[in-house]
Amino acid sequence: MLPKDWEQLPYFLSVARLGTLRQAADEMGATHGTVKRQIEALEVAYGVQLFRRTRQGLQLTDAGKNLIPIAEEADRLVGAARHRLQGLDRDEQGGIRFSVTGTMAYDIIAPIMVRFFMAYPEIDVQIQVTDRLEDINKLETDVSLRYADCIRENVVARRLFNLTLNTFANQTYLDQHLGTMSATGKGLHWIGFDSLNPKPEWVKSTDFPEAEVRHATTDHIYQLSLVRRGFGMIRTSVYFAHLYPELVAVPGAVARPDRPLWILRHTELKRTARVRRFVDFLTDELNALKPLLVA
Amino acid sequence: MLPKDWEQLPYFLSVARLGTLRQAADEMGATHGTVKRQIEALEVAYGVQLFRRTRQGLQLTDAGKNLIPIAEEADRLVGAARHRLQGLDRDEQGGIRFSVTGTMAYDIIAPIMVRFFMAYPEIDVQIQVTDRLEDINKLETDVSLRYADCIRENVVARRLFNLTLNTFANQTYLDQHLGTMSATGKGLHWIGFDSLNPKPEWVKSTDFPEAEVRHATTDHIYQLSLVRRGFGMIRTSVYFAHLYPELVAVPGAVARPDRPLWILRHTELKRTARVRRFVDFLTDELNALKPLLVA
DNA sequence: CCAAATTGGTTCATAAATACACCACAACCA
DNA sequence: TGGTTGTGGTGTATTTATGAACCAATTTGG
Repeated sequence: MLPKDWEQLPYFLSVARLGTLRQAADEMGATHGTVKRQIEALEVAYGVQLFRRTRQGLQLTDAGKNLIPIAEEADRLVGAARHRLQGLDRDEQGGIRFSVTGTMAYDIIAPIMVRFFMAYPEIDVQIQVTDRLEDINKLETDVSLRYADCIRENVVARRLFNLTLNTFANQTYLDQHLGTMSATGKGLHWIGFDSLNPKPEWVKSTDFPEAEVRHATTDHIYQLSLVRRGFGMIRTSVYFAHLYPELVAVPGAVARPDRPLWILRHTELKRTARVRRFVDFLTDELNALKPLLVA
Repeated sequence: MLPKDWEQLPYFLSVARLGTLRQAADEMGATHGTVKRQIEALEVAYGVQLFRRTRQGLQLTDAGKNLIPIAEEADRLVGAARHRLQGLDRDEQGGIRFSVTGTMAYDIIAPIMVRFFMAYPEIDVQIQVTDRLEDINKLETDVSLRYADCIRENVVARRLFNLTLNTFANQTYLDQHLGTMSATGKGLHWIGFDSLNPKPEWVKSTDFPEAEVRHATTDHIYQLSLVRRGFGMIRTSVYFAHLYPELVAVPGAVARPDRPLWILRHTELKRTARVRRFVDFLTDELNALKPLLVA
């Protein structure tokens, strides 16, 4: 049986914000007795005291303060759901909201956007750079650029082409390590995505399954920063090797096509004219870059 | 009176995942009748049909599919709250989770981390690059580096120094626009943070209040990408001018100290030894960079 | 200095949501 | 083909949560 703290969180938020049971009860459309019981239930469920009771009201404890940011974010999300499903943000006018991953934003998309804005200065494109929460952002954006095997959501997907990946490191790193490495990569270092302990699974399916995994971050640009400074190697788009001359393909690694690139937009999108213009422009520009991305 | 869809969302998620009322009821520790009523209440509240009823179970409608990602994220948050307050992640062993903004991650932190990992290869530091959701991430991280006026949360804050900002553009842009600009910036272009319509308020408090605002993104590195390509000007740390020689201070702009830099960590942190070592290292390295950051 | 208006805490009749036992129907399988 | 097991739907007894009134205590304001 799943916990039932969902129902109690808005009561918690209301009390935390307003400071007294009665004001919170007023806001929630309930009585102060009900609010009191909800707060007590939450404290019992968590096994922590969330408020100090005083004659002046309820004051957050340290544990309660910890809960605030999470509850507020959840509140924001529930509000977004409400908003979305009631179709209130449908006719929101203004610019195009365009979501793109950090991997592509800075070196691939930025110059394209410069040209787009020169060509169409009247179209206001708002860029959202984000790797995580793709699904959510898809709801808050009009167009997004993604890099994935398949698209299953409620969107119109335009498939471009498969990116080609290879394994790169900088020359200094290779000079230091190529002599002592084994064919399976022993003596080399991957830059990791997730925690290092235990050794991640993905390493086994690479060209160097026995290389050590160093460092961990989910941010691809950050990983590149490390590699360019000679801290290890990474599997990334051949485009970055073209962009950063210090990146050299690791001998023994093979360049292979990876997942395809997609331009996504909502089915229910109204502002078709300007959005279509933008999507077409983006498609053309990316196709022009294709030789560098699949090389 | 606030809406009460909180309580119903976990029922929705359960039905969406499992496909039938009875399985969902089993998971939720309720009967299928109860689940049915919760789903109906949610549909009435939103005024949208979320599921198609069939003999084989309940199938998501398009509207229902729209709700899924938001509900799942909210679910993740509520779970995180539970986890956090019950102290289950307290003794989670392993590495240090370090959160840093994109602005500083790539060019400031990355080289520091290279040196740190050379010095302490046994300490597993996991980097989280994120600008938004600072509060939440503070709960999911052990140490974070932030750039803010004041710190009000439940953390130990170590204040470093104030960053110095100035207004920069690339030389090509300045050559093209300096001749025709006015003293108040008419004829120049800021890179925007938020939507362009109506004209943002922050422009008025800059050195060029009458400059036009072009483009919009909340991502600072992306803004820099645009400026380095001659697309406008931006107010940023003098460090970036040192890093990217193509950035030139705009004549008429003044370099001023801005908000301070903070290293934050939780009060309840246990692994004091390694965390302290990391924080000290970080402090030393950033202080060494101080001449370039406050110049 | 005392009355009015706060506060959180408590109790209990009442209202609301729940579990349970059903039903009709479809799919599956021996 | 006929039982078995699954589905969603429906009414009703029972449990549960709610709201209203009241309490003690503190603060507020004339």
